[in-house]
Amino acid sequence: MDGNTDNKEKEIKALLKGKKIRPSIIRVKVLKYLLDNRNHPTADRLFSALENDIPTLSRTSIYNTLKTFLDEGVVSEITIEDGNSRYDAFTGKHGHFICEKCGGVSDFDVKCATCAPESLNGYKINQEHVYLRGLCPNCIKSGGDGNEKNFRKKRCKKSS
Amino acid sequence: MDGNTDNKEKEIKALLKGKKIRPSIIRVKVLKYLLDNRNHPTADRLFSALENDIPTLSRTSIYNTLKTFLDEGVVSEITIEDGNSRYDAFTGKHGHFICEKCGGVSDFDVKCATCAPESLNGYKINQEHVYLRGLCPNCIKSGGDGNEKNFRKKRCKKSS
DNA sequence: TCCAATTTTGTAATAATTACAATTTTGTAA
DNA sequence: TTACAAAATTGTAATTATTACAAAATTGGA
Repeated sequence: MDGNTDNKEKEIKALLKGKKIRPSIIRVKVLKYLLDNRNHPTADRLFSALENDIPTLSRTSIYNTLKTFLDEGVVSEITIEDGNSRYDAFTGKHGHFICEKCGGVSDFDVKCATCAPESLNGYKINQEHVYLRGLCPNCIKSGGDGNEKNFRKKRCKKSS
Repeated sequence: MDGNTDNKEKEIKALLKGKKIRPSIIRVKVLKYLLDNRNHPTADRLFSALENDIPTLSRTSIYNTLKTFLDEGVVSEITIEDGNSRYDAFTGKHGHFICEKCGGVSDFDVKCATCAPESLNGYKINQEHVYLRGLCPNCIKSGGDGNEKNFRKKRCKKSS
């Protein structure tokens, strides 16, 4: 544990306290993972990533933590793929791309400040999500013609 | 069955044939429902809507039909809410708004032609989805202050 | 009519998420 | 420190949307 790590943990704790969330070990580690690894993990991936570090960890705790974070706006939920919610702790405006072949999700900068038109002015908008689906450069190279019709989400079997 | 209905069915059959999909009764009725009711139904809602009309209908057939339609681009899947895919047969560009209180989904016209930036030019984009979350005018009127923190998707218990 | 291909159906399996009660941990006041 | 209430964590069981699969029914063409 070097000084940098120490500093980062302090920042994370401060961030949580600012949102009136008690910075328990699990919460700090989940948020740290999300900030260190911008890979939009599912709940299960978070569990797998942290279970070595926190031997008594349960999946329910991951779900509880994420629910707390969602309620307080610490993270946002990415539903680009049905049946596999992913989580993102980065608050700057950005969109999400999913490759229909490899399933990888990446960020991109959206061109427009907002897509919401004036016609929605009776509404209160809390969140805006832009999702793109397609093929990433790697998968294009490795043979996809870009017209695969049979891509469907595959439920990700739990890894452990 | 008036002449209009007849005409519409003929159009739907032609549309399916154009996509090399045999226009079975179930397929025609599912697509007709989606075109007549722009309410972004879930698979289960489609089943409920059609089971009286097609007494032997099974949920699997709804899923099969939707998969066929998705593969051929007849419908698109809306994943604005995790765990409840919705389906849309309208192909014109539009976004989807979900009310965090009543769960209703509605269309809106997106302001921008595309949100994808030039930085994605090594990618092949097949679909673009814009999702907004918030409160609809009705729910604002009926008391929401617009800051409800505890909205979470509720799995929709099957209706029958 | 007959047959092969396609569609439909019912049942069982899968897997993400939630409900809930029991246990553990934490913060604080005495 | 000790005691206690509140909060957090855990494990198990339940829920539910979706998929897998094989059997049955239907369809279209020879």
